[in-house]
Amino acid sequence: MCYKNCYGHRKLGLMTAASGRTPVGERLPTLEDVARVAGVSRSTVSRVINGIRNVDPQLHEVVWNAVGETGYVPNRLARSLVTRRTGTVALVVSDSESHDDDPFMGRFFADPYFGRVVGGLMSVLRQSGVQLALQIVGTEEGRKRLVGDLRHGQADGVIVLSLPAHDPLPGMLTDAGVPAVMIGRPADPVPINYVDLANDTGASLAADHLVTRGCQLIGMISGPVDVPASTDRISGFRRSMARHGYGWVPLVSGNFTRESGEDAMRELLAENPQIDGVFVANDLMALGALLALRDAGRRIPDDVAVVGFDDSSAAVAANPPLTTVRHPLEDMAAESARLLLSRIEDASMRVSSVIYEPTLVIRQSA
Amino acid sequence: MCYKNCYGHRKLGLMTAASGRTPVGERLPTLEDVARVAGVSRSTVSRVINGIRNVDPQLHEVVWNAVGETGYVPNRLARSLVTRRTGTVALVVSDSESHDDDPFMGRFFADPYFGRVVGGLMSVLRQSGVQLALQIVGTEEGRKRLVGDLRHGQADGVIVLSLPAHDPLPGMLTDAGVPAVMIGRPADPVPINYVDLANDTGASLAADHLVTRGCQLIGMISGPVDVPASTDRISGFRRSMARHGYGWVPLVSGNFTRESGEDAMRELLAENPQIDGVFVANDLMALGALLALRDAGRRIPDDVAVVGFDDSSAAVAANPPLTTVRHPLEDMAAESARLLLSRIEDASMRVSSVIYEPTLVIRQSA
DNA sequence: ACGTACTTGGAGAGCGCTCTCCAAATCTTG
DNA sequence: CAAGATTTGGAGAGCGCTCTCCAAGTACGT
Repeated sequence: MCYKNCYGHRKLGLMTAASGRTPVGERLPTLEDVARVAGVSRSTVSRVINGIRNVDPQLHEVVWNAVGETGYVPNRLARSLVTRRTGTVALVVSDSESHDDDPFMGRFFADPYFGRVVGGLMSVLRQSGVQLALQIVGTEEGRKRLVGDLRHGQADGVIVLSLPAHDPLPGMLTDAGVPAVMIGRPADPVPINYVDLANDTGASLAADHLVTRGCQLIGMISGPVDVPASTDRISGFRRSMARHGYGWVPLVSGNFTRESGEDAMRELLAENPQIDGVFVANDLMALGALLALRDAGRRIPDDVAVVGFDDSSAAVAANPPLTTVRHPLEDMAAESARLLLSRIEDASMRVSSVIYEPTLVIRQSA
Repeated sequence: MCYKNCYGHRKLGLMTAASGRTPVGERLPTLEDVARVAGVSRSTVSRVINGIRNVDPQLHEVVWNAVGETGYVPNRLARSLVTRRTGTVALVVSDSESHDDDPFMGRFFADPYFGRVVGGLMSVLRQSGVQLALQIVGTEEGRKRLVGDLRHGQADGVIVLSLPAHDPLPGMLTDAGVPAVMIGRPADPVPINYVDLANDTGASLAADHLVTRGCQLIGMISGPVDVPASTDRISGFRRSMARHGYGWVPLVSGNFTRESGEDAMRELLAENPQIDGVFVANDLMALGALLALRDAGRRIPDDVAVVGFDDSSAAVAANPPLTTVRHPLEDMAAESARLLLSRIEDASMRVSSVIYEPTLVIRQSA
């Protein structure tokens, strides 16, 4: 830690005395001020600002001039208090897995998954001038406060991401009547909007490819066994393999990190030395698997073929580039945002879901 | 696009009639309601809720019971309106480079840089119960609105990230007196708090290592030539190389993406076939460089040694693992958050900066 | 000319909360 | 036990905005 003694350690010529939020005595102009300058009433100014007709074009102009003159900016907080609209959508991520020094969250945010989702979300939200507020909930207490705030209109709606197995949050949100969209289906049946990938189909694609390639002993490295996205990939893979006559598939599960993929691959290799094909449930773990395989002296794809999942940027950068199942996460996130926005607009919309179809991207690892 | 016809395509048994934000007629309990139930005045309830002394312990209990009974949750919006505190910090990123279909932002969010920063920020903010609101500004108009909202207390402070060369935003923020901290120093001298890495020192480390290794012709792949983080790395590298007797360093610049690194490496290779060492200004570009070098049949590090920058997760996953300059981005982001929080607490704090020292992480690429 | 219908601007009541006053109640102390 | 010092609770004035009402003004038909 160096900060203690470096504060102010690089001096800047222009430094001025520290000033508070608002220089003393300098109050920001309010509607009232604009009204006074324009010589009309507060209501009229409000009408003009919000573009409501029924205002004499002349006054219209007078008001806008007054706005320019005073440098008036509407106070969103005050406005939200009465309109019950904040122009904010909350992105909720859960961290029940996290422990003291915050290891889980660090991992989560650094994962390309998070960035892709945020990117997709923002591509839609920014066009509507909606901002995204990041919320992390872990405890029961946290969930309660979140839902309470949400009911009060702290945010107009919420995108829910990456929940642990049987999180009560989706249910709480629907009960509270808060517009919400989940990315990835809820683990328990709950009447909530969601956008998901046909994970099972994706896994099938991988299975088909590996089998067609002529692999004889095919294993799988899965994610945690209690989250839907992961279980769907497992069941989809198993089902497809079974159809191809592979009644049994060696499986080791990791936690979606590169390290866990490496460990899992070693384990798989130790137990099944003959293995010549492996489906890894995400690219990050596949990267780890590649490392472990190389360590073990296996050539890819000649000795062992590897298929990943996600088609994240890691897939292209891998050596060899990963054959992987494309997960159109940005599109899905964008779609969730659109869905949420329309749900906010029209509260009577019925619960809906959107399922995206994955595709196989063939590169060199299989 | 499949969503048009898949809405509601998976039916859920429990679907209920869509309900608005608040079921009709069901108003959320307010302070007033709690006061009525407790048989005291609104002020007293407010005092109890906010833990102000001067309240009879008996009443204290009565009030809390009433809170429990009514299920009261304070309305943050209303509270913020009067306290001028929102419990929100804005994370501002700029996208002036972005064009129509949003390519820049997509890149930016998917970059591990963004995730690491968010992770570091949240690790501190969540402990104070502060939420992070993502804001993208591009246009002059956008900047004005942002600063306006900020002055109104839309957020208590702002973390500024990744600005293009001569963005006027830092100046606008200081002028407005909004508590702000930049991650990475401002391009123009502005009295604003910031947390930065000694980029020049980092580049020196890379230069020393490459020289010590015995490389004869050493090139550099830099980032855009107009952002401070990038120029500092260039000048630091050049300076150090000069001291070692290398008066001239072939340089090609990219834009911090893997693709651009690949292109830059090809260019460098074409112009300097003898090249046997290269410093790449970030790991993502280094990944691309590795690809290009492998394509050209060069062995790493035997034929060409490569040093990256950032020590992002990509560095470990690369083949061979990258020797790179460690950029403690999470720590820096966490520190910015702390700095901002204390600045918010104490408006009279003087402008300060914190510079972190990078270290060299030696792996196998050099 | 008058009455009716429509347009337009203003007054004012909140949204839910905090916080400053002030009065009442309680406690000191000579 | 009176007079002052101290606690404690309530009334009420906002924070800055929206939006419903209502009155005044304008246009039209008979």
